[in-house]
Amino acid sequence: MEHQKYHEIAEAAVDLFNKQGYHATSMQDIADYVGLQKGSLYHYISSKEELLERITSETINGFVRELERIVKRDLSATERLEQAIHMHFTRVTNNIPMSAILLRESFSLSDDPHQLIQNSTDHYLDLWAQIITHGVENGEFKLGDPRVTALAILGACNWAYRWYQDDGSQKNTEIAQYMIQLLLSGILL
Amino acid sequence: MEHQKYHEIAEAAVDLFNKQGYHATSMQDIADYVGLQKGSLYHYISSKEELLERITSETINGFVRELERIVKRDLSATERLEQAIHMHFTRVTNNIPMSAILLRESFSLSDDPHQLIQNSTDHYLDLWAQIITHGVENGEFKLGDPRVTALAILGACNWAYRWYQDDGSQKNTEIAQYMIQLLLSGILL
Amino acid sequence: MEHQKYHEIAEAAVDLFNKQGYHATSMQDIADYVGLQKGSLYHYISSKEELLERITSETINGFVRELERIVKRDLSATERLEQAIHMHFTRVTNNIPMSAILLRESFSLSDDPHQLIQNSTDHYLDLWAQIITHGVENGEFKLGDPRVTALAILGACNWAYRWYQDDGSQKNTEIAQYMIQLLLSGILL
Amino acid sequence: MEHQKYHEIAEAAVDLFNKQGYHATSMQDIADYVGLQKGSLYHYISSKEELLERITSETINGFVRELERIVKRDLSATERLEQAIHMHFTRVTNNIPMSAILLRESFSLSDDPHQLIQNSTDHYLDLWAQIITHGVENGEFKLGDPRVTALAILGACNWAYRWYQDDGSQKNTEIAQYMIQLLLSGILL
DNA sequence: CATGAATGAGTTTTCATTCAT
DNA sequence: AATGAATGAAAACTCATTCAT
Repeated sequence: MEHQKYHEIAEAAVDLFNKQGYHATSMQDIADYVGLQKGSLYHYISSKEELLERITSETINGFVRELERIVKRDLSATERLEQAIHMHFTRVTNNIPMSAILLRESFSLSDDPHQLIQNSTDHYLDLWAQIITHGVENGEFKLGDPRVTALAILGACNWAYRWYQDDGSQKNTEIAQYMIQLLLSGILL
Repeated sequence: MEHQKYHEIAEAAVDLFNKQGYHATSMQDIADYVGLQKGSLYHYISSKEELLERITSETINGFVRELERIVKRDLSATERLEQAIHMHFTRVTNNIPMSAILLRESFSLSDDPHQLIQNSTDHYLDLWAQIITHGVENGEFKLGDPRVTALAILGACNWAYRWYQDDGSQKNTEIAQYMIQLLLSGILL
Repeated sequence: MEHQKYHEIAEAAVDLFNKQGYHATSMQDIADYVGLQKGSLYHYISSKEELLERITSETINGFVRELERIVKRDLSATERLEQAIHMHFTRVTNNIPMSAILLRESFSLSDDPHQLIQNSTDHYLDLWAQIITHGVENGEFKLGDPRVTALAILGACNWAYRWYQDDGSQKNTEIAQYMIQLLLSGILL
Repeated sequence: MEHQKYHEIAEAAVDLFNKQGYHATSMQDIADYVGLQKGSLYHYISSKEELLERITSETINGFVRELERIVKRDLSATERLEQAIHMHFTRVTNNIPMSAILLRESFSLSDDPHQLIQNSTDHYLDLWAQIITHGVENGEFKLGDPRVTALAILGACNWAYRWYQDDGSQKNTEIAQYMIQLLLSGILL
């Protein structure tokens, strides 16, 4: 589990699932990547799906953890939302492969693990909606459906997994600032 | 091509690719759906991939066509952007299955057809960026990277394929108005 | 199902499962036997286990059917038991491969199909026990546990799948007569 | 061989081969059972098949040894046959797992070890047939094919591995007595 | 047009066994 | 003695596609 080789395999899976997609990646591909026979992979994992499960749950849990940290801080709703947008955007763009897998492949999971991811995702959205709801109640934010607002922000940020490239021309933290300005304007009273 | 049966097959593919994903949908599934034998499908299509090609290209071309129509109108940049957002959001939400396939499955295409979709997508993004660039030049919009701005808007709207449900509680045209307000505020001078 | 090729496959399976055992027989073996690719077998069957299910249930059902026919006849208990022994012994020895599979391999079935076979087997044993019980009540047979008596008779006959060879030296009908004499003596009053 | 651990492994194999069958039992299952790693098993045994060889040969040899002891005693044929039936039935029912493996799995052995078991089994059957032949020559038993007679008795007793349960309701020694009465009646003059 | 038989390459997974440590 | 990593062959099954009828 915490085995060195497990991490190599998981990294291979992240790279390949990101580039080719979960279904288009074979265990043979992963084995070749790490230099093992495909049968040997099963010393470290119990199934291909387990790899997807771990990658997606680790990724969504990372987002949840960070947002919970932000929510706990003593901040205005505006500051919270700024930090949340910054965190979400940089987290997506700092780890595009894992984000891509979460966003694109988690629906390939079978029912039970899919539900777990769904639950975390729902919880994550709730946290966003709470921040916005507080801001509305505070008089910091305009009235509006908090869930839709949160989804608009998340969509704007998530999409970056498809276009952001860290080629030095634009740092993701700078773009994150731009996103904050762009998205907060429509919300602030 | 224009054969009635072809359309039935394409509709089946849209429904199934949307629900199960491209790779998880077998030709047998499609055949069952339309009440033919697997082999008979090949009278109407030449391959499974061709179905995905057609669905995705038709979908992206629809977006391009509509946006070109908007661009041709004699409008202010602000009006254009409003119409573009409205069109894009309602188009995604009016046809979630096809949008989902375009957004989630087009990378399963092999190189050549994938490039065609990519070209249309690039062109679509260019049109958005042009609208924004004009607005900046006009003095209607704030300064900012037009491409990033367009991508933020598109991301916010695209994401709706994952959450919008036409259950009568909220019309997509109303949400589109909300999106316009939300997203334009950060852009308008 | 009633397809000609299905029967060829089932016959191959009977021969191979009998000779090599269920687990030691691969789908490749069956495919070679009938001259198909292994993938092609799945046009006719849905799984290897289905073959075992069909073979075993068909076999046990044959025994049950014949015994029910005997039970329905207007006979003394002694005559019934004679006919039952004759039927069972000749049926085993007339179709040793299927009997061997029923007797040796049915425990390789997974839970649900195994239970179906078990139910039929239990029913078959009940019918035997009923015959014997009637004989005891009639005063035709000695007192004794009818179930154990039935199991002793069945064991004596079943075992023939391991030793009987139809090499012309001894007809199975003659041995059946001998079995009747041997086994009835201990039962008759 | 005589190592304590070897016996643990052999006992595990007996239990697992009995419950799941030889082919359905993996070396991993056995290793888990005894609390070793798979690889460590090979310090005590040289192959999975060797385990089956030992279990089956030990089992058949036990039957042979006991029957030879009976044959050596100075007894009438009738007494000998009574003791043989008693011994065989109680031996099967006292050790159902090993009997089950002998009766059900020995044909999974490859040619050479299978032949060894077969030879012992043939010898065992010969001993039975000799007892019966002597009884016929003595005038104790009716005329009849001694081999078939022996096989009928053995079948009746062997089958008990499938149905006998030591739940206290019926002692196997009592059932053995019943078997003697049942099976001898047809033989005695 | 439609069928359905057949292919053959591919999939994930299992497993007895070996061997360096 | 024991481990556990690694193998490599084999397993059951899937599937897009072809084609004779």
